[in-house]
Amino acid sequence: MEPEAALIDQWRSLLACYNEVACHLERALQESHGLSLSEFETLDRLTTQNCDKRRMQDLAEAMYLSQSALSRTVTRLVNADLIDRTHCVQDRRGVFVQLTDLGRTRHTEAKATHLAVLAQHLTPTP
Amino acid sequence: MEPEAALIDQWRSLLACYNEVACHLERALQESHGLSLSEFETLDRLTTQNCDKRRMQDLAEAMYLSQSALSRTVTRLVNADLIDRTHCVQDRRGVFVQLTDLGRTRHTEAKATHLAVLAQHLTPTP
DNA sequence: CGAATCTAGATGCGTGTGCAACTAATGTCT
DNA sequence: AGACATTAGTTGCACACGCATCTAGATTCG
Repeated sequence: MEPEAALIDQWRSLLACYNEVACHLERALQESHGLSLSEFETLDRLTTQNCDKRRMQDLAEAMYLSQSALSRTVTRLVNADLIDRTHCVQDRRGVFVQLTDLGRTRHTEAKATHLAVLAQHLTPTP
Repeated sequence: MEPEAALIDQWRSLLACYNEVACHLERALQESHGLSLSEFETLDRLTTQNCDKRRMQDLAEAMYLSQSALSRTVTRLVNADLIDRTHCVQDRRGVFVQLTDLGRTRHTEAKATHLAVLAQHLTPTP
């Protein structure tokens, strides 16, 4: 019976911690940069993946989003001129996604907010 | 520059861990008991709070849901006959929420699934 | 080669969410 | 008591999400 209680405690604190941080992140990013958390995370993934693989698949894998949600997130980012979406030549089903200059700038700005919120609301690990 | 990287690492793993567990929980609870995670969490809160305080406020406080989301979650649970919603007599704005017998049964069943998923997908703390 | 199968991504649909506005009841202050 | 402010909870609205489905392009195999 002991380990069950420990599990639940762990889950509860995970839940509390995640929601605290995610909620503040969402609001701060939206208010200061007009970005949702998913949109920011997408941009963020693109800054660290510089190779030219099929992006959508890779992104979906690296993120917590369903394929359809990612597809729509990308559409929003394209409409906001933050990323480009180009078809892959070898496999024309594939889609490349790439930051625009505007996207890179926006990401850099938002990154500061992101870090500030993390510093303020993420309790440091012992 | 060091602590920033640590913060981001911490956030990334929190994100990954939360989504892994939440996603599996959501699916398992829905499939086996017809409950969303929010609904289960609401029931769960009610089993541990046996006093007769104004429930909605207390629940909202104890949970990660907005007031409106909680209100609708409660409505769903009432419609499913899992909880009762009664007006408080002293303060007729207040609302009491209480498990029905069916609700208590359903919660007990679902709790087993909940624990199983946690045991399987929550990496134990060292 | 041509048909069946599979894969990458987009889209229709239903649903849960947060925000803001609303209703109803309580509290306050003169 | 009457006007104003505050509080508890609900509801209108827009939107992001997941699931299932669909389309288009690749692959496999007779």
